[in-house]
Amino acid sequence: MEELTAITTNTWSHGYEDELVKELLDDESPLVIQPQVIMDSSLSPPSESPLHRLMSNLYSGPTIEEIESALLVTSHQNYSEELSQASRVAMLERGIGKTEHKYTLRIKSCGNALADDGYKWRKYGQKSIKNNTNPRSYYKCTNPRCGAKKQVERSGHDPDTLIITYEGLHLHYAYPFFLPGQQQPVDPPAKRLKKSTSQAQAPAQEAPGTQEAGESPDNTIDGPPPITLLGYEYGLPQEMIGAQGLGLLEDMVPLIVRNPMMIHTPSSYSSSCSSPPPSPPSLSWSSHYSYSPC
DNA sequence: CGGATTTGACCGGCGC
DNA sequence: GCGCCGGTCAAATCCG
Repeated sequence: MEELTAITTNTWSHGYEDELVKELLDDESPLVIQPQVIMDSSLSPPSESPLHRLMSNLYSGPTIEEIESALLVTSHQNYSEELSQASRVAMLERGIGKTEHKYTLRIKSCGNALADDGYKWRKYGQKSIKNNTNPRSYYKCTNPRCGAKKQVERSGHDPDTLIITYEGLHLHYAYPFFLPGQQQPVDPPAKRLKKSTSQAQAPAQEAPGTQEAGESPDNTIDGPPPITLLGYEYGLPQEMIGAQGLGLLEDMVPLIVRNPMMIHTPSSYSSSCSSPPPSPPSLSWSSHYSYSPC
């Protein structure tokens, strides 16, 4: 298993993306938490949500508050520079990093645990990075309509720590949930259809140094399965669960922002559907929860 | 044989 | 202007 020691986010050029990110980090959002937890969270006050407890139990890293704080720090230009600096330092010390328009995760992995985030990635490059003995691998989301990318490298200081930098959220697996009418009987998204075979194709190539580490972008199920599971667990309408893999973040976000209730109203049709994106890419706590302890 | 990965070349940004 | 560095491209290679 891995220990997610830190998650960070940072400014996106679009306000609505910030909103989305914050939503993803919202403990009320069932995005990545386990079903029963989600159920509970919907009934509990935010401050004492199960997610908070869960997080505190599982994480040694930053708290939700800290992450949200980081968001604020990085999102608002008018934020006190001094405070920003202080906060950044604090964040960095706790494993939270910042890079423009990117989200960085530091994952403590042990053994050959996997750090998959539930999405299908295609490796398109690998580079040796200065001051780091380990190469950095570059991945793109295999969904042709999705521009999400991520970089994976092993920390030079701590070989057990993987640094995964996401650039751009891709919620194409969640997209269908916003469009009740858009039913897609076929389980998987286009890419998945293609790769259904390679699905078992285990450990995708990772950077030489990082592969054993287990951060293998390809080796786990893609978005759909998680969605389906979550969907069922959440009691989502079958048709909603069936529809998968259509939209992209850029398609989704405006929708979300324009209609916040879609997310915040647990009882509402839309909300229950919007909430469970398979495994929020960049903010995928699920990658943590998914694996058994080592 | 098709798709995914590897790897060196290429390109742009940045600092000196 | 030049060199370094990081990110991307694309041909070669690998693999199921």
